[in-house]
Amino acid sequence: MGAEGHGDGTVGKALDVLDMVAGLGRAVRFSELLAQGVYPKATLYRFLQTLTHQGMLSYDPDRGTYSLGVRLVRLAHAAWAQSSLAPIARPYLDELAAETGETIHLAQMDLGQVLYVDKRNATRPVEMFAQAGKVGPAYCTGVGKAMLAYLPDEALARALERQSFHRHTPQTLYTPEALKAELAAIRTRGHALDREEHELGIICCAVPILSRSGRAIGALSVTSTTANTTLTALEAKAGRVKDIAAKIAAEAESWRFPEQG
Amino acid sequence: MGAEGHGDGTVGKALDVLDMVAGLGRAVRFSELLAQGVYPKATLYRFLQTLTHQGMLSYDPDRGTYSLGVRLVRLAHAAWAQSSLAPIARPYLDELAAETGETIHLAQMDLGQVLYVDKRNATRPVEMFAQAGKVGPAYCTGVGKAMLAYLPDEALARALERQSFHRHTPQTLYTPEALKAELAAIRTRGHALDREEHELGIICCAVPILSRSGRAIGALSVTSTTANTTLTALEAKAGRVKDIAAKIAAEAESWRFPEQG
DNA sequence: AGACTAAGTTTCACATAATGGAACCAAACG
DNA sequence: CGTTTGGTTCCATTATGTGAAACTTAGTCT
Repeated sequence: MGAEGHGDGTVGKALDVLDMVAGLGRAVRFSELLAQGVYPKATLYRFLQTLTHQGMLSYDPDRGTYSLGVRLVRLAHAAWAQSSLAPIARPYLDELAAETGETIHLAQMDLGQVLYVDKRNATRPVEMFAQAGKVGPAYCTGVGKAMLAYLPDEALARALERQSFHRHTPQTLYTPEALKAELAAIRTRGHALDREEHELGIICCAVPILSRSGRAIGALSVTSTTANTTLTALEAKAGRVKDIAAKIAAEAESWRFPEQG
Repeated sequence: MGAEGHGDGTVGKALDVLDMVAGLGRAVRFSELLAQGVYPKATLYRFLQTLTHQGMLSYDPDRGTYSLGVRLVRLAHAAWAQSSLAPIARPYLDELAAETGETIHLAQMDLGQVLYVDKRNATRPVEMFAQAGKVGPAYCTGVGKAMLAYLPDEALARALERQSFHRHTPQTLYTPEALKAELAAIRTRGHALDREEHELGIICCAVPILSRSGRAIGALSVTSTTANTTLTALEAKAGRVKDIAAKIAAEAESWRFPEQG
């Protein structure tokens, strides 16, 4: 994770500072940020002032540390409420969770990455990577592959370039070629499988949520562990998941321009 | 909710545009934003370009609309994970939720407003205002009052100025004086009650999470409805809630500077 | 077709706002 | 009581942002 957005103007730089704070993952001192050597003292200082004043950062005067601010959380809440899929899908996720008793994920794709938009925990919850609001890789997750498989050609090309292809587990498909073959298989099958490709012991069956024009606007998955079930058993639920994905798609489609309150 | 951050430089203005998009609460066209008359065409255009390029907005070329982007969500997720209380409190919220079967809220205070940081639904869930990530008023919610009551004097003064004092229900305390009296009562009692002051039928018992120095760093509440229980019954749980709040406080306190991964 | 309109994009002379080296201040240290 | 470390302010220089206006589509009407 090297040099960031650095490029367009003042705003880009300011956002870069936000990322630095986020990246350190805890309240940070001025000097720690300065030590990154990205911006000169005065410049960095001014950014921190502005961002704090704007509520994007919050400053703890007792400790002299900066952390991410609430305005960010408020904005993200709005983002969630507005990412058409999430509110529509909510009742369907509940339904699917109740029916299967497994972990359910709803994800969307952005810039070649997977964003987990909503989640239901299994009746017996399992610790795993995905959380609502978290961003993850596309090439080695069920939801990611399901969406990649239905991306238009040039969008797919761009997305593939952005994959880091780290070999998380022995099962990870870590070359563009292997992945492309898999995507073709997914298209004929209609659903994607994750055979412990991201985390050992975690398997899933994912289905794309397709717009009328055939673009993937999201994906839905049922996830479990090798300790609890088998891939074949999970795959048996694919039909049901597809039905629900279709319902969500239909509702999303008919929802183009909701009136404002 | 009037004119925003408008004031510090380019960054402030750009963030203002983000708020405009968030405020409309759906994917918006360029012209809609332009119609707000805040920025001239070319200026607005440039901001949208920059923000999109930075991943704070995402642009749908098919419809020509902008909506909030993933980078925002990623940042907000980091904000949540880093706002020390949330991750620490998680297991305790689970515990309290299982024990009481009622709705549990964890909130923090910011700029006189309450931010719901985490939540557990009641075994029989009830629709209500609060959601994790949502911001609400302080003067008429249990968690809000619990935190106000333990604010240092000048911080309280600043917070009070920021209250809108809308009379949501007949029980709402809608004057600073009434509220101050209530805060004194809360301090002697050690917990706050919400007697349907924000939403009719919704009652709650809230407890502040206090730092060693006595500042409120958050609040914890058990919420229910008049249909399900009485205020007295809820209040009976106050002791238990206080214990858990104390545990969270202790853990937060000992957690000052976690090493980075 | 061709004239008209609305929505979005690009240009460019101009002024404002960002820049960062250096000076300054305040604690903490020895 | 000099010195270092961490943070804040100044200010001349110049890069950056600004926004009216010109331009380009893409629709719509006759």
